[in-house]
Amino acid sequence: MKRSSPRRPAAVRDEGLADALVTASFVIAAQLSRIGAEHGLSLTLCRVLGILRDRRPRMSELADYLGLEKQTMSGLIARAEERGLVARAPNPEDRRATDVILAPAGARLVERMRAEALEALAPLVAPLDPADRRRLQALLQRMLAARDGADGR
Amino acid sequence: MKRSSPRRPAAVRDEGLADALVTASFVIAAQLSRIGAEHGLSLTLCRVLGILRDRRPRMSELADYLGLEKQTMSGLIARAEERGLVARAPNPEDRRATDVILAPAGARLVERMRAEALEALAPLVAPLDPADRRRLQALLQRMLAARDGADGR
DNA sequence: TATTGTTATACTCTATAACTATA
DNA sequence: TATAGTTATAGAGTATAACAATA
Repeated sequence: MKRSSPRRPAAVRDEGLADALVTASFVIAAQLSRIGAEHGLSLTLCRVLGILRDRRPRMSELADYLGLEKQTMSGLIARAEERGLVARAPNPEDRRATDVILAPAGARLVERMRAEALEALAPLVAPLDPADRRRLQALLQRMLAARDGADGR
Repeated sequence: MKRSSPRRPAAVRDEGLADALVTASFVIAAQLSRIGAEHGLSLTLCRVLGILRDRRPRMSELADYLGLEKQTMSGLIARAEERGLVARAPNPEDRRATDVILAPAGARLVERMRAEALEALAPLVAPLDPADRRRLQALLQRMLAARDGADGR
C-alpha cells in the first residue's frame, strides 16, 4: 500500500537533485585541486589567486570570502608572498588594514591555471549539446543568484 | 565590429558555464564542509562515511575513490576508528587486505549529516520551480554519467 | 573599546619513504 | 617480485589564544 504523503519537507523531495549537485561538486573540485597541486597550490590558494584576479581585498575580506579565520589567512598569504605569488600593500584608507594583490608571477600562474581549468572541465560538459549547456548555465546562475552574497570563487 | 570566430577550442566557448559550475561547486562544498565541521569531521571523512553507507571497501579502494595515498587513508581510518565511527575488518578473500565498515555511531552520524545536507541545500534550489529542478537534475546526471568511473561521493 | 592583523601553539590532513605480511 | 597496509617523519592548512597597532 502506498503511504499517504502529507506535506513532506522540501528537503526530502529533492534527494536526487541534491546527490547530483554534491557529486558534481566533488568532481569539479577534484579537477581544480589536481590542477592546483600540479603547480604546488592548495585549492584554497587557487581560490585566493582567483579572487585577486579582479579584486584588491584586505586580509579580513579574503578570510570572510573563504570562510577562514584571519590568522589562517595571515599564514596562507605569508607563504604565498614568500613564493612571490602575492604581495601585501598598506590600505590607503585604514592604516590597520593590509590589502592583498597579485604579484606578476601570481598573475601569470592564475591565468595559466584558469586555461587549464577550462580545458579540464570541457570533457565534463562534452555530453551536453550547446543548447543544453546554455540551459545548464542558466539554471545554475539562477540558483546561485539568489544566495546570501558570498560568491564562492 | 564583431570578431570572426573561426574554430575556437571548446574550452574557451564555455567560460560562463565553467564559472557557474565552479562557483556552484564551492558553494555546495562549503555547506558540506560546515556540516561536517559541526560534527568534528573533515570533508574527506564525511565522504568516507558516505561511501561506507552502502559499500564495504578495502583501504586501497577507499584511497582510490578519494584520490589519496594509502598511508593517508590509514591515518584517517585510524583516527575515525578511535572515535568509534568506523571499524576495520579482515577481508575474507585476501589476508593482506582490510575492509572498512561503519560502526553504529558512524552509521547514525552519517544519516544525521545526510539529513542536514538535504536541508542545507534546499534553500539553494529554492529559486527553481519543480520542473526546473527536474531539468537541472537531468542535465547534471547526463554530465556525470559520461565520466571515467569515479563517483565523486 | 572595537577592529585589523600578526605571532605562538597545537592538531588534522596529506605526502614521501621505509617497513611487514601476504600473494 | 608485486601488492596491501602500517609506521615514521615532515610540511601545509586550520583553529584557539594572546598580542600590537590603529580606529
